[in-house]
Amino acid sequence: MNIYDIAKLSGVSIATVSRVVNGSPRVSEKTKQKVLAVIEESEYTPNVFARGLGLNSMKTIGILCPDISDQYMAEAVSHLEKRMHQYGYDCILGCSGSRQAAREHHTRLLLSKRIDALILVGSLFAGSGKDQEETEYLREAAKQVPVFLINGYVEGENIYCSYGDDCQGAYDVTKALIRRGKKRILFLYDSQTYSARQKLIGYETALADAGCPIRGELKFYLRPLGSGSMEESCFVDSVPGTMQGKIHYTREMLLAHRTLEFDSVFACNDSLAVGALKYALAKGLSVPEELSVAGYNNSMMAVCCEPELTSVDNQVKQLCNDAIDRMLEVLDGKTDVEQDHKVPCRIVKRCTTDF
Amino acid sequence: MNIYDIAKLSGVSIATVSRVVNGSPRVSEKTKQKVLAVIEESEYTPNVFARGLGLNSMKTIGILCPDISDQYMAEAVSHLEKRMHQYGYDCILGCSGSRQAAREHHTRLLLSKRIDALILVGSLFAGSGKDQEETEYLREAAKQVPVFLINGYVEGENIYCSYGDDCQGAYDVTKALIRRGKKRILFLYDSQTYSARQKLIGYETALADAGCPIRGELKFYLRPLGSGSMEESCFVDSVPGTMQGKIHYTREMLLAHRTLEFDSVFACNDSLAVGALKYALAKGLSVPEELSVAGYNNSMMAVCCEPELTSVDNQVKQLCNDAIDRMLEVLDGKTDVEQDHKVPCRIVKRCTTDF
DNA sequence: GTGAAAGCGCTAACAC
DNA sequence: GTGTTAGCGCTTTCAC
Repeated sequence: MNIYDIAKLSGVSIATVSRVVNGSPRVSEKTKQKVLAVIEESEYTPNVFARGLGLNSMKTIGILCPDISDQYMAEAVSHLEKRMHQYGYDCILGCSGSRQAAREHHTRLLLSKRIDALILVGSLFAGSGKDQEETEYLREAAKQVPVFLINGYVEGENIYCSYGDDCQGAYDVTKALIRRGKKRILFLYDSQTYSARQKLIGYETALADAGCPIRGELKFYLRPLGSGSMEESCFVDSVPGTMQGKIHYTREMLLAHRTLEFDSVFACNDSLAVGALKYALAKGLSVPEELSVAGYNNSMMAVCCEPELTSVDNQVKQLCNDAIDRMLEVLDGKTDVEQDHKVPCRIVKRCTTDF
Repeated sequence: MNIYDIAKLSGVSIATVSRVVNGSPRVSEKTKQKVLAVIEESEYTPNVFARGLGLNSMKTIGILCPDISDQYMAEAVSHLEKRMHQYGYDCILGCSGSRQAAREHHTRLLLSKRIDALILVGSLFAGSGKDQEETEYLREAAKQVPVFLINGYVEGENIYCSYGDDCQGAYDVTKALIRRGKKRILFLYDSQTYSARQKLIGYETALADAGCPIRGELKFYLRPLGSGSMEESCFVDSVPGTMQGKIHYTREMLLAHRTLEFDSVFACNDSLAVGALKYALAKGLSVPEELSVAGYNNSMMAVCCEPELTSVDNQVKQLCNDAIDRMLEVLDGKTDVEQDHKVPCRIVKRCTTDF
């Protein structure tokens, strides 16, 4: 069943059928009804490939993330898909893992599918910050379609960024811990993404502002599980139980560093924070009295654990909305769309801290 | 840059370029190299729409799930995407929510994108079991493309199912609880999916086999949060903190039923189980002595909570692999591909039970 | 081994 | 308001 069949059956030309299908006003009500009836009864569906060929667009956007099984990204993608669907767009999903080469490869592949825009979820896409070169592929991609970053910042034409103010979030938490008399705040992280760097800056600034020393040994980097190379900077290759493993791994690593002293933990994500909680349990430390813990992302984990976890919510949903709003403008041909968009974080206080 | 440009630049016809691009053997090594060089240097990418139009396929598969922000489905989708990508397929993701109408709508839309196959993740797609009518749209869809169900069972031509043996999983857990002297095992569920029904059957069978009475009041249905209608049979519309809310909601509902007596809980998913754990904490019940708890899905939540949760792992990854293996066969034109595939579950014992 | 040409099914510019 | 027709960029027969 193609447009010719419908035209024949309705006794009109293909142009008229096309007009009806696309809701053009230049069709008489009568012919419209007739054509619609034929379409209905013959269950005709326009061929999207042919349409795509003509319009050079299939109304699809590409969504790329390192790992959809990560709670944070899943939530973002969930939200993005739902809203894009409302606007009649379909989403091609790519999970690129954490390696630079794979990111570039996936990006190229998505572009070759002639997507109308590209959304990148996760701070990882903004590079490790060591090298401008790392994000060159994004500027390259942006020459073809508008690129939107969720929770990351990259400068470039046709690149639009939405990110939480993780620096401020980390600052506020650290400040609060200091105010409650904490002297040795452990900064716990497992990746060197844009977001992690912002958190570190916030942490260090808060210490400096309070006149506290910044101690190198309190910046505790947990090499991701199962990662041989530096490239592998996240827990993304879903080895069975990886996420589960991460929690216990964190506990074990903290236990292993017997000489390391700290009275509180600021963790860059909730699984690290839960790991710290498990550590406290193993050591018999009371939380929050002997060990205060704060996490990041305000995920489900924050309420699963016991005591429940204070966590910074970086408002993914709003980041997604901001990105989409601007995307619609860009796709609509608007110029002067704001490229850079920062959203304040929100600290969700629970029982693992006493501030 | 299109195939004509490349042809001109290489001094050959478009047919030859096409052959080179598609790796046809009927090209001399010399011309091949020449064309390849031109393609490389001009950064030519074949237009997928035109190709799709000719071949009536763009090598994409549709993946539909009720909610990608659900850990279980996210893991499935993650795995599906990774493997399909290896085989050169792209994935269009749809999140349909839990309403029947939305499921049908999303399915139709995906089909209209001329996907090569459709994968449905989640037991919800197998219907509530009340009505054959509910799954009619799947049989309809299967007339166009092969349909694959992950964790659900629907009969029909061109429909292929992979599902865990949730009946056996529930049976085993219940049996183990009985063996440890538990007399009143609460069956906690929040949806009436295929999977939930299987679990209920397993639960009841185990009781019957042990000569224990099946008590209606111990089958505890938790109406999903924010759901007005029966249609809304899952926690899928991501209201802020829905998943988080589910845990506390479970605790509150259990606390509210003051007269209900039970010494153990078998929960149909981990968040319900964690809710039961929170209930035990609120009541001052020791786990597992005074209250044994077992969950389902062996998610990250199972190790976040304290004590850590015994949970049934229904092996999503294997379900996905089985589905993909068969999909590749079907797409390859093979006939007599096994339609029905059941995978045994695995009980992961942790601290919330003493068996 | 290579080229010419006929589709694939649609959109849109142009004529009436 | 409706029809005619020229692309869109590719694959694939069919000649040579």
